[in-house]
Amino acid sequence: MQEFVEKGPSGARMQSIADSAGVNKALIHYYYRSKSQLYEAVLQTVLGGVWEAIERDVSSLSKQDDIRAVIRVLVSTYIRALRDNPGFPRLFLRELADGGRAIPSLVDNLMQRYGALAATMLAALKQGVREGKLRPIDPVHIVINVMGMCAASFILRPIITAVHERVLERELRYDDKFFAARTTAITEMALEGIIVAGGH
Amino acid sequence: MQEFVEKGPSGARMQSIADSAGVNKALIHYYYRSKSQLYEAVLQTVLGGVWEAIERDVSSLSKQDDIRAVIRVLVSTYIRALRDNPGFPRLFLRELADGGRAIPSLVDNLMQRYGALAATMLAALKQGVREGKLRPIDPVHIVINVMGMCAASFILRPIITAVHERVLERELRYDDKFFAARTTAITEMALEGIIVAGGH
DNA sequence: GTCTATAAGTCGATAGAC
DNA sequence: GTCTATCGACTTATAGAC
Repeated sequence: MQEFVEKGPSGARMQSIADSAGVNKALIHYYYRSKSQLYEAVLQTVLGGVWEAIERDVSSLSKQDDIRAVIRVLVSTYIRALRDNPGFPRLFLRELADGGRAIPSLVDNLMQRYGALAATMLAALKQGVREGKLRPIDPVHIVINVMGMCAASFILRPIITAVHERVLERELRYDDKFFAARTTAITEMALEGIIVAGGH
Repeated sequence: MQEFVEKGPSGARMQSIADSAGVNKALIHYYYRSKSQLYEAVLQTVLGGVWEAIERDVSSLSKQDDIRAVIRVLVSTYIRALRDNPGFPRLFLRELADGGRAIPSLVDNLMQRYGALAATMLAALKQGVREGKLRPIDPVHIVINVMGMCAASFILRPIITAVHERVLERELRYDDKFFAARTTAITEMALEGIIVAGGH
């Protein structure tokens, strides 16, 4: 996993993987047949970890929850899932850069499980807008914005740390405190952007 | 550029580049010496395009502008710069996935030009919080959130289109209208998240 | 400057001994 | 199942003719 995370599918070397694992190349081929199949196995393992983390948290949501509860759970779930699977962001980043061919089936999988929940949320959003409690913002943009803010915490890490060091002249530690602050900051910005002031 | 965008530095093939260019490999080596130097040249060209687009817009900002104007300009600038340089997102994504070694020097360059402006903005934010006009949110999170929302428009494209198709059952067009809507949605969410309601 | 041909090296994969 | 040794395909890079 480490080799694929750092070098990518085409940059990774079977010899390097074998060395790290303390075996030789032939043994890896004996078990995985080819490099691409080994990569698939790595991808499935990491994806499974993230998936499990999301499942555990999101399953606590129900159709009765209001938009506040939903956003709160989604943000904290996403941040925690990425934090607990450190290989995932870079692996997924490369998949996106490679064209994102793995995405459609992933989304299908997600929709199968949470499609009904998503439809309910969508209806609730529209209802909220009609009643003047929510801002008339296209739900598509809510999704993109929330995912973007969450993903940025990990994807933009090199930029964030570099800027932080130069502007504030101290190191930024990627610890639990930072992630808790990110979760709060994202949740608040999302909620303030969605809910009309005073419409609690 | 196209080859490096699609396959990455290690996946790109000199033969494929030569074929697309209508010349042979030897000629490319004659001009660029090696594949990595060709890649550097590509990176510099694309980066230069983005840089120029940002310079042009951001230079219109002055220290007198309030937070609303600043956010508005930054968001529209960033969205436009990425839209007008379609190769950049995937190229930059790979750089981030590869560890982001090019980032620090980039940030240094940015700070040299806009460090003073950034410091002024930072002071204005703190002042706004003291006066109760702005929410007490750490400026670091404002930056991460805004960059994340902007970048998401491009980076998460495969996810966005897949979700859009399945939930709304129609295609999402990546046209000027979409980018205009993204700019508005990001600006509004950012401003509502920063500015205390009624504190216009 | 631009080409053909090939050198030099790398890497995934496998044959075959144990 | 696990190893050593090696094959064979592919790729960057260059030598050398024009």
